[in-house]
Amino acid sequence: MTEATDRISRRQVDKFAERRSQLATSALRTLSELGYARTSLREIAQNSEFSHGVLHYYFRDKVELITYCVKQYKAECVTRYDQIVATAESADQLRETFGAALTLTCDEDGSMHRLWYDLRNQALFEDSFRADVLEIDKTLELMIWRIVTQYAELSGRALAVSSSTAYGLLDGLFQQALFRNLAGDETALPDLRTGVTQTLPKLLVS
Amino acid sequence: MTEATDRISRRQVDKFAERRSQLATSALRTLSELGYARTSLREIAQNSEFSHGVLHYYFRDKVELITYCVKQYKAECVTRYDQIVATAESADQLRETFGAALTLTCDEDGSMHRLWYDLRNQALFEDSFRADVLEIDKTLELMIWRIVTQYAELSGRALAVSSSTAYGLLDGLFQQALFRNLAGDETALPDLRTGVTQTLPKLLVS
DNA sequence: CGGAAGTCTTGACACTCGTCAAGACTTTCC
DNA sequence: GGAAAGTCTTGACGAGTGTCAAGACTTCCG
Repeated sequence: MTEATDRISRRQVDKFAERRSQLATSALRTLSELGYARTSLREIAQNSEFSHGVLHYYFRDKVELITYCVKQYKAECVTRYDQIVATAESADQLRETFGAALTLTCDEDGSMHRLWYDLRNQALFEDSFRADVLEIDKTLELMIWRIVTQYAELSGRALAVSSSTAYGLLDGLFQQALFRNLAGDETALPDLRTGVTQTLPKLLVS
Repeated sequence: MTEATDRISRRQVDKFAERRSQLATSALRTLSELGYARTSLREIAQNSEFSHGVLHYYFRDKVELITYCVKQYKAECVTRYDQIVATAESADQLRETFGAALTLTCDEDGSMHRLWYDLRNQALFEDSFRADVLEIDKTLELMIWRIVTQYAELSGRALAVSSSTAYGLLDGLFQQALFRNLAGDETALPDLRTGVTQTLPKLLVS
């Protein structure tokens, strides 16, 4: 292969990947609005600037499209949660910042979060997504673990629970707040904040 | 009032209700195996001893069928969770019994539990189920609250968290265990047990 | 320019879905 | 027994689905 064709093919690959990502972003927007069960390929295409046929030009089938979306979503998740990890100098400050950030993203990015829970639930019934969902879930658990360990370190105390327990507890609070906030319960967000504030110290040994 | 509901109201109520319940049970079985997204009325009928047309004789439309199923499921939920409330005489005994029961139902009734989370998630996208789901969720929260208050009383200590926080925390642990257990993670159930055992005391004031 | 490769649209296909009407079968009751 | 009411099946409908092939349009490069 000559140098020229190599450059060309590389450029085409880049453009190809770029469009894939673009279509996945459109798909994510549609998915977060309608949910997995009610989102069709035509609906996704209609919310993009392309026709429905192009989806099969860039993705083999629906499963590959959704899987690609989930993986792209994961990257977005990581950045969002990583912003939560503040450069706190005291345990109390970290606790407050973390609680506030969780509450904020629960409110602002609610649609994306509910999509995540929707897809994680699909993995309970469909094998296709399970591996990717497990991987994302592990990433989120590690993210929580980083915050919790930092909190413990700043507190000068040891942790009393495992990584998975800490994640399960906090994720439960978050999911509950997400649901109730979407349902119009105005106490959901304050409850999330106080819940997180109360829970973090309980993860440490007394 | 539609023609269908008019016809329905003229029927012999008891037998009619009985068959409705029977069809709902079939539907619940199918739903718990396939999930909401992939369950069709024809599939439900095929897993019962009737044809698909009968569903529209007993239910106005799909939404009414699913709603009825959810409500029937709720009753099942209550009984299952109420069995968990042991006649414990000590805090430690209650804690152990509760953890063991949660672990057991997580393993044995996994399909039904994942259906519950599936439907609760649907309520995040579809208004139709939201009211019923909220009602069931409140029932579950109260059930957890009963156990937690009993635990606090037996411990002779006051509770440090609200009802919703306690429910959110424990539900998070349970949901995580359900997911990982279904995915084949053999540490899921032991982790759930130790997680519950560790968490309960932390709900009390120190 | 002109062919080639890449990109996108259009329209069709086979299928499944929820819904419902027509009628057959069963039970009830006089 | 027989009419009436209740119950269930069958078959069809229109709409929507994922998929894909044929071709039009665009970009690239000798």
